[in-house]
Amino acid sequence: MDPAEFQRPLNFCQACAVRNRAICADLDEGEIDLLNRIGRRQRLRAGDQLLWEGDEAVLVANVVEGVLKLSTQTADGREQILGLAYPSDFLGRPFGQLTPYGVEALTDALVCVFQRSDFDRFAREHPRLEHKLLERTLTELDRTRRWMLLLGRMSAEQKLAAFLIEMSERLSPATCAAEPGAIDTLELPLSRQQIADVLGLTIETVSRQFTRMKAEGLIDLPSRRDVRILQRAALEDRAA
Amino acid sequence: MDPAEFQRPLNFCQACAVRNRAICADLDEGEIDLLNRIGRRQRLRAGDQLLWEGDEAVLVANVVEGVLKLSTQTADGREQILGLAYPSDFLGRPFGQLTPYGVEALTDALVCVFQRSDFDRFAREHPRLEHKLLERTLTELDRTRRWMLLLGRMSAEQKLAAFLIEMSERLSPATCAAEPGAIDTLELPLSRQQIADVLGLTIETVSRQFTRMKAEGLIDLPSRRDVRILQRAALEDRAA
DNA sequence: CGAATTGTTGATTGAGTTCAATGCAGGTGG
DNA sequence: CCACCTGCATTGAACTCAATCAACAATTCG
Repeated sequence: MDPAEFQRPLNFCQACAVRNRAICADLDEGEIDLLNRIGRRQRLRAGDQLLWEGDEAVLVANVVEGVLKLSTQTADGREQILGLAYPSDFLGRPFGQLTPYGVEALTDALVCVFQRSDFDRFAREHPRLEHKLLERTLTELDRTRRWMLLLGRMSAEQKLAAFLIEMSERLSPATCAAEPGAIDTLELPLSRQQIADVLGLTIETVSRQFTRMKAEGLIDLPSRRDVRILQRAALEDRAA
Repeated sequence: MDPAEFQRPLNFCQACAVRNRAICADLDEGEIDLLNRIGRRQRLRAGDQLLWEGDEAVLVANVVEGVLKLSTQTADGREQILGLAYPSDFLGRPFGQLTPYGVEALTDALVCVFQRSDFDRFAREHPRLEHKLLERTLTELDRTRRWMLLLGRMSAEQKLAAFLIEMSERLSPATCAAEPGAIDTLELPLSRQQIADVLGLTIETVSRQFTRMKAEGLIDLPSRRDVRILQRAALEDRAA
């Protein structure tokens, strides 16, 4: 890995792509400086593991670029992906002993990492940060609960349609936060197997649904990882 | 309803059954007094609705006694229960505009209700409360994510076994928090239909699984709402 | 007691899994 | 440059578990 990645510029927060959306958004200059001192940036390659399920929770992190997956194993070794993390999302378990799920980079990624002990202390001393983290956690809980509905009640077709819609929304110009502009051409950061693990399906079912949606003209599949949404409204209907 | 339920004793927090476990646990006397002033206790009958999905979020609450369900509807009208709330659990969506799910009492219940605006203000002025709420929300997020695994990957048998194990743990002497002592005789606060909605199954499948577990000697069913766990270890194996 | 609600049981169906074969792209080395 | 491998993805066929449809039993309630 390039050793330059580990150098610490005077204050990397200032140029941070997620500066206005992540939990550090409300901090003032002095606080940012302090936070900057206890954190470091780390670049991850697709496939790199950042946190291991069950490990002692020593790290927390903020996603700056890229997409990561949170996952856990079933007793029989299959994987269930618990969620995906996009830029400005928070990773890890503050104020807890154990990391409750594994975190792995799906694409090349850039994260802002803290020792949990440092972060916990900082958070307790800076209520504005803690408040942001609370808001984010509440939002994430809502999102996760809505996803339960998907897993518990939806058909394979509905699951994949919903997945594609969500992807197109969260993958849109990674930079912008405000406008929820969805894009129609997307490069999936997940393999078929990983999509299956997100949706609680098998790879074969995912593949068949892709094929069917393509045959029906809802989407086009220029290559394995590329999807073009041709009829968004119709796709949204299927996701109902 | 008994009007005595609405009287406000000088400080009902002092005698509160969940005083040491709920988010108010770390507050000092003065803070408790203030909180006491903005909240009120409300008794609910089984079946009463406390919050409606999609409504403006005007209330938040703490569960003191009883079991409530959080739920949402699918487009085609079926219900998915997103989670259950037990004593000391927190309900509602602080710092948010909309209530993201409905809340209904499954048993008679006692809750401690706040206007969201009052609560939000109080929370922002009292970081210790906000911290407790954050810890609780993080724990709830972890629990919810583990439940996703259940919905996404488990068979009907595994789902029901896991449900019974969890119930027996969370229903145990509602008073105690520390010791995780599970009980072997429980009165279910849910109908068959509601269990089905929690587990993402149909009522028939739930019924069949109950019958089978009874036939296999894992449990006994003295009545519709009563379950006696006869072989906990074996039941836990099924929940794997 | 009869009506209504809730739960159980049986028969059938079907969506999604499993097992198995084939296709396809990106390397690697002869 | 092409043959060959390897890992992912697609397609097909058989099977399975849970959903659905339907009848019936048990409780609850007026």
